[in-house]
Amino acid sequence: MTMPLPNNTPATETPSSRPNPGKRVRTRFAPSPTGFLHVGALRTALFSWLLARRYDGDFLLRIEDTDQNRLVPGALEQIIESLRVMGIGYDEGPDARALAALDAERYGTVRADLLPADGGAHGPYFQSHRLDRYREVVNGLLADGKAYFAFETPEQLAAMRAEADARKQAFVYRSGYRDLPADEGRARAERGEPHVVRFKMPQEGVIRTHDALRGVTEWDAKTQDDFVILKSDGFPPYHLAAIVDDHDMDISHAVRSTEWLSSSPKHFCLYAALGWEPPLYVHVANVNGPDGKKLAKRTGAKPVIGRITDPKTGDVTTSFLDDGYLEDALFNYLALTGWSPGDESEILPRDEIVRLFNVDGLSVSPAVFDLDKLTWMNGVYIRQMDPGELAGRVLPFLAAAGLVPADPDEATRDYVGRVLLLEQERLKRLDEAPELTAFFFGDLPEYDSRSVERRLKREPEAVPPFLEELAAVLADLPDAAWLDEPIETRTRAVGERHGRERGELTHPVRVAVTGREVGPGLFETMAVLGRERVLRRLRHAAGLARG
RNA sequence: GGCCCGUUCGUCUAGUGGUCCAGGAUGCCUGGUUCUCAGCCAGGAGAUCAGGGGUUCGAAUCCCCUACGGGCUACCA
Repeated sequence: MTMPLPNNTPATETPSSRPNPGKRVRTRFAPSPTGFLHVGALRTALFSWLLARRYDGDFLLRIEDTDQNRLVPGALEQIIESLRVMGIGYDEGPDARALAALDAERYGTVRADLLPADGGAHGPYFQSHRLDRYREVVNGLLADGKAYFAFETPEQLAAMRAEADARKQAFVYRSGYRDLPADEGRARAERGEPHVVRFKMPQEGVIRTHDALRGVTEWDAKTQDDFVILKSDGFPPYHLAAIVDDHDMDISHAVRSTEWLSSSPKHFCLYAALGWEPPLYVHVANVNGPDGKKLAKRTGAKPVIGRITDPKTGDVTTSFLDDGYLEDALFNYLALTGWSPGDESEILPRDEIVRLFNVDGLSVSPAVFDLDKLTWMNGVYIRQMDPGELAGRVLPFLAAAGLVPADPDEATRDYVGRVLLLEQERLKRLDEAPELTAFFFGDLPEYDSRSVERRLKREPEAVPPFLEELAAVLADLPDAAWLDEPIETRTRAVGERHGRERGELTHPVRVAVTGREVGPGLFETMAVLGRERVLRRLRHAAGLARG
């Protein structure tokens, strides 16, 4: 038999991305709270969201919690907050009421301010709250003779698989229960015999599926087996629940990762059996680690927020935010890996990405997560940032390093702002700020011994008097003139008297004042540092130079 | 093993039969700007478009085969 193609399949049968004409674009992200969200899944969510935004449609968040055994407390909140932090807001999804009905011990708690009061008209958005609906659908299939009760135990199935394996044959489930009279199966089930419900897949012919990026794919029905649509615990598995929900929630485009490609025959057959029109599937390629393999913890499967502790090894994976990456940069970078606007632009603000996004630009082959490029892009975003805003973002990092108090006063904030004006173009990640700006704080900087050796001690006769005279001259500079230009003029004048110019002039002063050889413009630095610090450091360095 | 998907500079990608001895970005190298670093500017190296067969006057672009990579092969998602 040949499965009908969805009506939205273009007549030419070529891959197409065009949204179904006349149909409101509704996309969804449907994670399962069995683990923490990392950038791989986040990117899938991003593409889905982008598609909805691009066509002024709706983006929904649905929680696929049909596997009650694998729930991870806390995962739900991390997922919801990751999306929020990234600005991937949902139009329909979990709300406060739904959350209240969840078992906090198994799901963890979610901050109430993260959730809307009313999740939307197509709820509930937790699959665990839709069991009645799934049973209704399964019963319909049963009544139509399109599904049947099966009574193999997991052990029996394992044995069947092992046997096929031993014969080096592919295991395709072919049940003896498929042809069991329906009422007999029902009777046994109602008697309480443990059972599952399986869907009758076609056993011969070709099953055709469609994907927006790849077009039509044909599958030999002989390779397909009758999959479970209702587990013995009364929950449906993904294959049933997702299909029912996508239909009930009026999803127009099902954006999901390629690992679902091979199960799409199941989904298409289910839709056909139910007489429903499938959404346009968009199977997006994965993001891999530098080794070309699936993103793993050590290869960059980082969360956006939250800290993931491996329960076995105790290894901690820090988040992109903790590592000093900006949401906007991550957003931009993620959008550009696996999708291209078609031209050569790279730095694209959110609204531009939304405006340009289309399914045609999505690539079919997996990408490798390039941390170097993200870091570069992060630097670009930092440089573009409003300095005041930058200061606000950097403050927590400085506080964590003990450079400023956790709750800094106005003067401190102002000072940090001026410091950042000088360091902004050198920052690639926010977490580099403490290292880069440490010398701006405290009475004396940490003096780098190599630099002291090279720039101060090498001339124990010449450097101390130079530094001391400079301190004396700068001490006389009126407060109002404590600015980079007057400082530079005086410094050069003193330097001239000591036969110093260019590097000979600035290097010792820089080491004296900052403890190191690299940094922002010397005179701007001195201006920000303030007279008191500069003088103290110059005199201290003179002492160091003498040995 | 079986089935399916994929394969353009190290990496992200542009490219949909001629304008491609393949363009951009990142990373790397060199030079310039300069008090150092960063930034910025300029330049360079880097892809026989996985390999092989076709089709065509002409192929990175279409077809076939092979190789390699990935996914799936659960009462997980």
